[in-house]
Amino acid sequence: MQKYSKQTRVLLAVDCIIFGFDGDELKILLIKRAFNPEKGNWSLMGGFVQTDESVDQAANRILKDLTGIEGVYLEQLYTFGDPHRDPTERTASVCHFALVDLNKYEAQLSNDYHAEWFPLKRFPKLIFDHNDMVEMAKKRIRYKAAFHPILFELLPDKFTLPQLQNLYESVYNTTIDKRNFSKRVLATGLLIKLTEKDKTGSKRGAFFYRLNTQNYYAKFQAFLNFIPNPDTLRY
Amino acid sequence: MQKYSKQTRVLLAVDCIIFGFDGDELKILLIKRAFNPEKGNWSLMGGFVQTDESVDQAANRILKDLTGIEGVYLEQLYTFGDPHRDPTERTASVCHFALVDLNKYEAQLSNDYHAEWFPLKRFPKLIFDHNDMVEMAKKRIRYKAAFHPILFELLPDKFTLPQLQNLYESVYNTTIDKRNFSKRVLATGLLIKLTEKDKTGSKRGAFFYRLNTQNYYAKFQAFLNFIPNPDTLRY
DNA sequence: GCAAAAGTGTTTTTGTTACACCCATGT
DNA sequence: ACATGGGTGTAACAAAAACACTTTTGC
Repeated sequence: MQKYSKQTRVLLAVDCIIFGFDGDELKILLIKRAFNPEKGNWSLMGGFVQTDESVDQAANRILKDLTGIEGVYLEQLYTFGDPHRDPTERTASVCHFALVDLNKYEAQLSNDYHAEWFPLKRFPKLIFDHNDMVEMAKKRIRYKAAFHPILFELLPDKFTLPQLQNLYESVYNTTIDKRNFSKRVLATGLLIKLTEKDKTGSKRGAFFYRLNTQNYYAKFQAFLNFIPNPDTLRY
Repeated sequence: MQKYSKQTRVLLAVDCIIFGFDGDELKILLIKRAFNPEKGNWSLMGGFVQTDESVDQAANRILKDLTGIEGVYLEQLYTFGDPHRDPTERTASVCHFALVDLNKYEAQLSNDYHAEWFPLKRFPKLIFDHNDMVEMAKKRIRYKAAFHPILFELLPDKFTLPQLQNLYESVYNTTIDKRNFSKRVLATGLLIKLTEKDKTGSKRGAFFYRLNTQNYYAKFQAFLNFIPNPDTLRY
């Protein structure tokens, strides 16, 4: 079959913003770019979409190749298409974000992949338009997490209510009444209380919970309330 | 500067789903494709991103070139990147959706551009993955319009509350109590009541309203409630 | 004078917020 | 025994839902 003649072909890239939570603040995973231009500068995880590979597959492959991470929450965010965003050659980038349990990967990342976690509140200048991408991803997470249970993806399988509350307080840079918070999250029916306690955070210990995966998938797309006064939130 | 060698270059397209409201139901604007493959078959408005043109600019240009429509609400939806979505040659499509006042363009469209409005509930089979695009756009609109005042973009500058309610009822395929509906929308502070009445819909006539553009832009990103029981909505 | 659509208010129910004390345990 | 963080209930308030009648006017 004949081709579309006289049209510009461009490079198609995928970039991924990987979010993690260390129990205290949100972090993003960055890597030192391995090739020119901007070799050695901090960058998001990125790569080119290969022949016979979908954008989706490319995002998962790049995540795996650059960090060893796979099977995590990954969502398409936005396509950045300024003609000069990469000075080398025209490249459109389909930006994604991922949410991972940071503790699960911490060791492997710095040893095997030379990737580093940086606090979302202070991280280096990134190559090209990657800072814009992070800004957009941050807004998207805050937007989506107000109504959908995506932040659980940042926690281990077993977690405590105080841990969960810390996470929400950190993402929204606010403090939440713990009585109201536990009522709200338990009312979603997404959590199962375990008999085991986490004794690392206090003498008394806090009960572990885990996700009810049935309900989690069933209600993922519903509008659940996770934060107070969501109507005052901007994105 | 050297290029990225050994990488696949692909065509970058933009497709636009254009939504309109005829007072009774949601419609989408389709066009008969002008070139091969699939020449003569129904298609979304689409075209290739040109050299030195951003994806954003391309979306606006394509809208203008194919329909004469400009200056309307246009939002990036999703990038479709299956390697075989266009059998001719690998093409990634950055899909957008637009919301327009259908009455403003109706005549010009069929006379000058041979585009046609089809009801969202029954429209022909489209080329490539365009049906998937429409499906996703439909979900996105329902999702977004539950909390943000985007549906006003589908109405003329002057509109009545019954017209507005028809629109919401049509988008959500439901019926809404008119007393609660008017309370909800007037409580947003987005509407200004005019002295003039629309006498076409009834003998008594219904008051026209127009948007308070100040408040519209200020509150566009806030979470406003436009529909009953949004928590039961899926997207 | 009646049919057809517009407009309006109140009560009930539900959900959200504010708020303070006791508990368990390691030291 | 005390310091530290974990856990819980209730009352006040705000928001949403349910609900029915009157108004206008062209025919």
